[in-house]
Amino acid sequence: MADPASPLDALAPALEGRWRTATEFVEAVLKAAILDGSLPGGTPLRQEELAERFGVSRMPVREALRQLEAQALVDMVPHRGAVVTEISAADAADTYAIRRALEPAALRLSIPRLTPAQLGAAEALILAMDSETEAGRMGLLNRRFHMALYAAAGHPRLLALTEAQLAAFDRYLRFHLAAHGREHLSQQDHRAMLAAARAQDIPGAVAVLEAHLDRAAEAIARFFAARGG
Amino acid sequence: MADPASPLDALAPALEGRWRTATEFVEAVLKAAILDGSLPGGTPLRQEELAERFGVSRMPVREALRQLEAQALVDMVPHRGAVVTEISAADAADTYAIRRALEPAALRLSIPRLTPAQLGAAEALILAMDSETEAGRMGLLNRRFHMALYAAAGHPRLLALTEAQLAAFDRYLRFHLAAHGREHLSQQDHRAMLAAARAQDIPGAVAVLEAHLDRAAEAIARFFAARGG
DNA sequence: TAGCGTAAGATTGGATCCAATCAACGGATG
DNA sequence: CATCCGTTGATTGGATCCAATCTTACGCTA
Repeated sequence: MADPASPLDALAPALEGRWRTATEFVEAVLKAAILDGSLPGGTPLRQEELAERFGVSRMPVREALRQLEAQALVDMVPHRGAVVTEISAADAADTYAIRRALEPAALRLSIPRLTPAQLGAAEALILAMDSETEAGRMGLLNRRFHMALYAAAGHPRLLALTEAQLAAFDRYLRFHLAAHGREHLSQQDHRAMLAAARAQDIPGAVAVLEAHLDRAAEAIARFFAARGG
Repeated sequence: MADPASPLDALAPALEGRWRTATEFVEAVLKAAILDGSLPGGTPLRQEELAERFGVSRMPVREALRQLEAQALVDMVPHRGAVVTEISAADAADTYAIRRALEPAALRLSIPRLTPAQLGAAEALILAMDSETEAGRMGLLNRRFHMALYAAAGHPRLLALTEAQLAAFDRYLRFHLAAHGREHLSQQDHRAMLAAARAQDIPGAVAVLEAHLDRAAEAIARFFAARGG
């Protein structure tokens, strides 16, 4: 409570889930805070401060930071500590390149095996996004919609990687939503992808997805160009 | 020293490098042992046993295990411990699907920016592979050759992911080399990829790479089919 | 005899303490 | 006045200890 406006004040563990270990708890809260922008890039993460704030010792904090480092959400330097990874035009392009490689592959594998129930779940997520206004939850719904389309791909490692990259992109999606309206989230693309998946039209769905990703990447690039970053 | 033939006996930290922290040391040795097959899938990794063997306390071991879990090399279950990830036909196909998505993307980005020095380094690695006989070093050279071709891609996150997947594939490459001779490592493909890269022939290089990966995946699939796995 | 509940041991998760390293500051020296 | 160097405080890495949880084995009961 010393410094009045620490970014860590935003750490409100209002997440209702239950965790099996303190490490999982710390990791989940920190991850959510980084992805939704509460903890901006460059924020130093002192172990003792986090431990006090979470009501645990430094050890679960250390392990959580290691996990986040592996997800490229924090940078750790030995004996110097952890810092929230900076976002930049270059990093956005990097994340985009990975998504652009992984998601079409996942979609191709998934479409032939998607069940009506899974397609219905995807449609429900589109409808939920229509009436969602808050940026953080919008990112979550967007993530879940994409993953719903890939859910039948099998290949759990591929899906886990895809989900991680999708989550990383949320940090940019937030800017995207702030700059333009949430219209630009391209609900049309989402509906088109769903329709193509329903029709078992793999090339069509992949084409929409790639265009969807390209547009998102361009929007982020324009944002950084206008911002001088 | 109790049980005579523990798989952990293979942990010979003969790696000459220097590490800044004990955690890095433990992680590097364990990772090498898992990738080269010294620690087969399913091997339980007891923290205390590893700590004693490395001459450190349990804490660096715990952090190293977390890092390896993030790389999908060990599975951790709360209060139950860590186990070396099992290999299987399904997991091989999973890793292959990721490589098949990431590597063509990396190659496409890299070729236009490859320098003569980088191309020369790749060629040197091909020659080194011609005269290498030991399986472990062969895997390392193969990894370094592929990464040499992608080195100019920029996008450090994409490259890091690609390298991690390439390393994961080494666990299968080992079987591959044992079953067939090392001829089947397709040095022809390597030379063709290098030639195409030199000629700035992106579609040609990507086509060779994709066929190269497809053949490797088929070989692994055949191996597992013959083995009943 | 099969099944369930309980108790003991083993193993991991978490807390606390100590050591090593880094950054900042201040004084001496050219 | 700038630079180098030693000292001090802050912070992380590592070791040790305690608590929580899981597994296994044993005994009781139906």
